[in-house]
Order: sequence, then structure tokens, then C-alpha cells
Amino acid sequence: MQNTNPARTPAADALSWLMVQIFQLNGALTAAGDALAKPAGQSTARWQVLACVERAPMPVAQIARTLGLARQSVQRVADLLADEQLCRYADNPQHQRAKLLVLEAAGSSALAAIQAAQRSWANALGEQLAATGTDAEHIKAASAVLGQLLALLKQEGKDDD
Amino acid sequence: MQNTNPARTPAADALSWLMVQIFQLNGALTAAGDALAKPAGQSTARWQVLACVERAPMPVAQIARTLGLARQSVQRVADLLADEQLCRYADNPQHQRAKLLVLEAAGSSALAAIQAAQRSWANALGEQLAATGTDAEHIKAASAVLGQLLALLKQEGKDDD
DNA sequence: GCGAATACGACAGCATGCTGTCATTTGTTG
DNA sequence: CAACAAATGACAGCATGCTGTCGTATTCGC
Repeated sequence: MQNTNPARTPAADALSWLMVQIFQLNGALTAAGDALAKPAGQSTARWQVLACVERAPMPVAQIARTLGLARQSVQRVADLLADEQLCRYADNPQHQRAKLLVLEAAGSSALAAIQAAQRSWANALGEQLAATGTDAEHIKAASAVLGQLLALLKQEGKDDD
Repeated sequence: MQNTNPARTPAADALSWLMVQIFQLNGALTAAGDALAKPAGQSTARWQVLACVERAPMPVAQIARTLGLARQSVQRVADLLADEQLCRYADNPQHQRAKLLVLEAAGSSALAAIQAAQRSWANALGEQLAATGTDAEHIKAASAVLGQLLALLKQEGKDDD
């Protein structure tokens, strides 16, 4: 217990606080996202899947990889979206079982509504941040830090695979 | 739809990306936290509650406020911790029903083990970040941005109350 | 003091995400 | 071509967090 008990480095201390903030932000952002998606009868999770297949139809496993989630989490949401006719499973010429999830008309219009709301929301939030002296450059700098952190954590996680 | 459809401002664009990163970081950090807490038979959620009552015994509702969670989420975890003798509900002279959650010996040692592991982990991660050119100052700067964002989101949420 | 507002805990129900396991399909390798 | 590994989807089970509702305790205003 001597070696694990040195005073935290300044970076480690800052990281611990960052961790708490990220947990809280996750909650706040999910709530905000749900509020944005609610008028269209959707949620943050559904929105993310819709946005993913809008870019290109793809099987569930690929959506999961794109979003950084487990296959089964996406599977559940995708089945719900298909049940509600927002999406549809289409035959995949590349794979017999891995059907492609494609956007239907209802899904497309729901997504458009959410994206319009999200645009206003993000612009307003950006302005409010700017008013406190945090401009786009500050946000990008923060994003760069989070990106490096995420890369390290993903690499760490891969050791378990 | 004219007003809601301008090109996103640079800040809004950066924010949208930040949002995605925070979702992914939440997942990665929770996984990392669970890995740290696992040797002690705990999880990220339990660890946070234990750390909270270590500072001072307090009722469930106050823990929830401190952690930024809903009362009931904490209630569930606290009851489990009490069942497993890691904590105990003690009489609260200030309130007949709102018992104080206090740390027991088992909880204290579990917490110590987790904190030791967390210290090593945070220090190592800090070093790795520094190796990529991200030092404590960069982390603090990112933290400041997240803090302002969190403050804005909390204020926004309060409008619904 | 008494009554309304507030705070707290208990219970039920739901959404989201994870893991584990299995069968089937694909693709690779000998 | 046969066998084995990897990828995929299906199903079951669990952890975490949220909301809603109810009953009780505390607090505040009159």
C-alpha cells in the first residue's frame, strides 16, 4: 500500500473531477435530448439509431459499433423502431441473416423534426456559452481532451477482450 | 422553418460533437469505474454512495442531491448496501423517518480498496494523457467548459420544475 | 396550536444499457 | 470440400436510473 498511496498528481486530481462532471453531464444531456425528441414521440436512444441509419442503411451490429454501444442495446431499440414503422428491416445482399435497417417515411419525418429542434437548441446553448466567455475554440479544445481520454479508455478496455 | 434552419454556428457544431463524446465517455468511465470497484465486490454506483457517506453520514435524499441523482436511484443502492452490512441506517436526531446512512467497517475497507485502485488508475491515466501533450492545465480547461455547460443545462432543466 | 406546504421514504413500473448463451450464417484455412 | 473461427441475431437476466404515487414526518404561516 505504499506504492498506491502517493498524493495524486495534479492531472489525476483534475481527471477525477472531470469524471464526476461527465457522469452528471451524461444525465443532463440525456434529459435534454429526450426533451428534444419527445415532441416526435422519440427518445435520445431512438434518435441516435435513426440518425445512424439515415446516413446509410446498415445492420444492427454495425450501428452498435458506430455508436459505441453493445449490439443488444441497439437490437432492442431497432426492433421497437421497426415495430412502430419508423424503420424497416430490408434484405441484405451481403448477408442472409443480418438485415439492413432502413429509414421509413415516418422515421424520416420524426428525425427531421428532432434535428430541427436540436439545431435551435445547440445554437441557443452555444450563444449562452459564448456569453460566459466560452467560444467555439474553447469547446473544441475541451473536445480534444475528451477525445484523447476516450481513446485511452477504449484501448484500456480492449485488453479485456 | 427559416429561423430554425440556419447553418449551425461553429459553437453549436462543436457542442453536438461534444455531446456524442460525453455519451461515449460515460459508458467508458462507468466500465472503468466498475472494473476498479469489482475487486471490492462493488460497482460505480455503490462506490459513489459509499464515498458520499464517508465524508459525513447523511439521509438518502441528501446523498441524491449531492450526487445529482434522483432520490429513488440512491434509495435502491443504499438499501442494498445496508443489506450487505457495508452501511447502516442510524437514527437521525433531526428527523424521525430520514435515517442517516453511515459507513460500517466493511464499507470502509471496501471503499479504501477502491480508492487506492482509483488513485493508481487516475495517476496512470494522467501520465498517459501527458504523454500525448495533454497536461493538467488542459484537463482543467476542459473541466471549466464542462462546468459551464452543466450549469446551463441544470438551469434549463429547472424551468420544467 | 392548527393546517397547508414541503421533505422524505416506500413501492411499482418503465427505459436504457450490459453480460451470457445459443443457433445460424459467413468466411477462412487446411 | 470439410472443419473451424468470426460475425450476427435472438433470448434471458441483471444493474442503473427515471417517473409517479402514496403515506408519514417536519416545517412554516396564520
